[in-house]
Amino acid sequence: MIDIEFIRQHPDEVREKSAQKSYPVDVEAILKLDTEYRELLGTVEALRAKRNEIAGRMKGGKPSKDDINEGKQVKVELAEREGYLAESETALAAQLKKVPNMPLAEVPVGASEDENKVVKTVGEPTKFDFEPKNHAQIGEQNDWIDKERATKVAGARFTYLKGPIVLLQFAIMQWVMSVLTSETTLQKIIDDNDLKVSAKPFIPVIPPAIVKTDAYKATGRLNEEEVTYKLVGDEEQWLNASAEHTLCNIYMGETLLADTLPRRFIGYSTSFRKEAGTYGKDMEGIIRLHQFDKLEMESFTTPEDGANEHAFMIAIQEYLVTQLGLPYRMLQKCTFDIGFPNASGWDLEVWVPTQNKYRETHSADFMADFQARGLNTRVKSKDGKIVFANTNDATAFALGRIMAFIIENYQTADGQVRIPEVLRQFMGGVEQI
RNA sequence: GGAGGGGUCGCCUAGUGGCCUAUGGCGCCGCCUUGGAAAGGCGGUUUGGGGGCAACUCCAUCGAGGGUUCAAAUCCCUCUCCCUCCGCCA
Repeated sequence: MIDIEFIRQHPDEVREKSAQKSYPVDVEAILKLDTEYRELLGTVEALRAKRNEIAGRMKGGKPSKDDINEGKQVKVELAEREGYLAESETALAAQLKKVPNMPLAEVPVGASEDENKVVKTVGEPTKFDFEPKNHAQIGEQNDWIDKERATKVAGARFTYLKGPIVLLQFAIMQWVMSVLTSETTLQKIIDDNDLKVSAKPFIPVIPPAIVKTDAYKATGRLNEEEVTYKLVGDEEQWLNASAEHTLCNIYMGETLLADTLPRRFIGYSTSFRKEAGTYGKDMEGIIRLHQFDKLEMESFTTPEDGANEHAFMIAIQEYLVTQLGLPYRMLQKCTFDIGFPNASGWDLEVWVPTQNKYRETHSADFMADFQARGLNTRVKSKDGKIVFANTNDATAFALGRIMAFIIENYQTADGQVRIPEVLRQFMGGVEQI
């Protein structure tokens, strides 16, 4: 959520930047509601003061009939005004929720994803001296990916992953955990990228896979139509669509002491998505499924450290993809594409030989204090000042998707797959599957 | 699933309708005292919001939300979390 005070101070900026993000906002209507709300609040508070005064008069001694009658009158009037106040507050809150986060100044202005800025391209598209197969073909012929039987059992867009590909997934998970929990490795990434952040390690987390409605709504990520599965027969619980959705709200309603920050988590969760509106897209293989496993970074910082933390997460993503030896490019997303709660967003795309293009594998989202305001996650500094925290989240790996692209880039002429160097120690030294 | 007991301002705690603008202790901050400290003394110490240039002032806040009442930490209802016991269980 955005700060109403910010809208009062910068109405033009809010109007302009919201439009740039393709979430047009009626700023005048909000300010009018805000004025009305504060007027009503004044009335209600005056009545409450009167109620308190009358009750105060009756302390100790015997209540007088006049006082009781006056109190009754106030009670009736107060009930009526409080009703109006509640309506006004609801209306204002509903409008405020429609205001997106303001993009940082450096975010390119753009009206479609075509205007995302390619920051750099690293490595050459993988070359083969044979006709490469796509990961679905390789997966099927090696019996690593069984979609037909999964469809029979669970429905479309589910798979059985079997054999070496499962060991590969666990190897990636082990490797990522080893990187993110190592202060030495993190310090190296920080030094190599000239960043100004602490090297405090990430804490591995297995979060709940189910989220209550309140906690989900507070993240701003609940999307019933297109993404989030509701549990059958239960109005109040949803299936997690990303570890982020159960990590960003971990400190909901809490105030953290500044000297305990940053708090960094690397979460592992099976994630569930409806994928509505994607019919026909990416139907082959394991690029887009209703269920997939994901490693997700989440971090809570002070407002001062938020933007640096964002840069750090992007650097970690780049490190991970580089270590896997995959060709990639890095995008700074434009105002249209960064998403409603974002102040900034970067993507990393990996080369996919059989599609002859780069495909998104990573995104890094910086929310500034927007998400924390909705979650009421705050930071208390040494001098006692309390402000909203800054939050960052970023993909470590969507495991299905990265394995698909490892398979495609590392395939051999005889339909096998070489294992990237860094993963071998986590696969018992196996070099090829 | 069943039966009980709890949740009070960082921590512990008093508080069964008006004397609660919530008690006391610990911790923390400031001042006094001291060469400096300790001890002691005095004062302060939840959070959010409204009004005001400000001093200040008002409102809300005793797990959350409703209700009863002129008046609720206190009584009633719903929810939630924690603890103890029973049952079931990977």
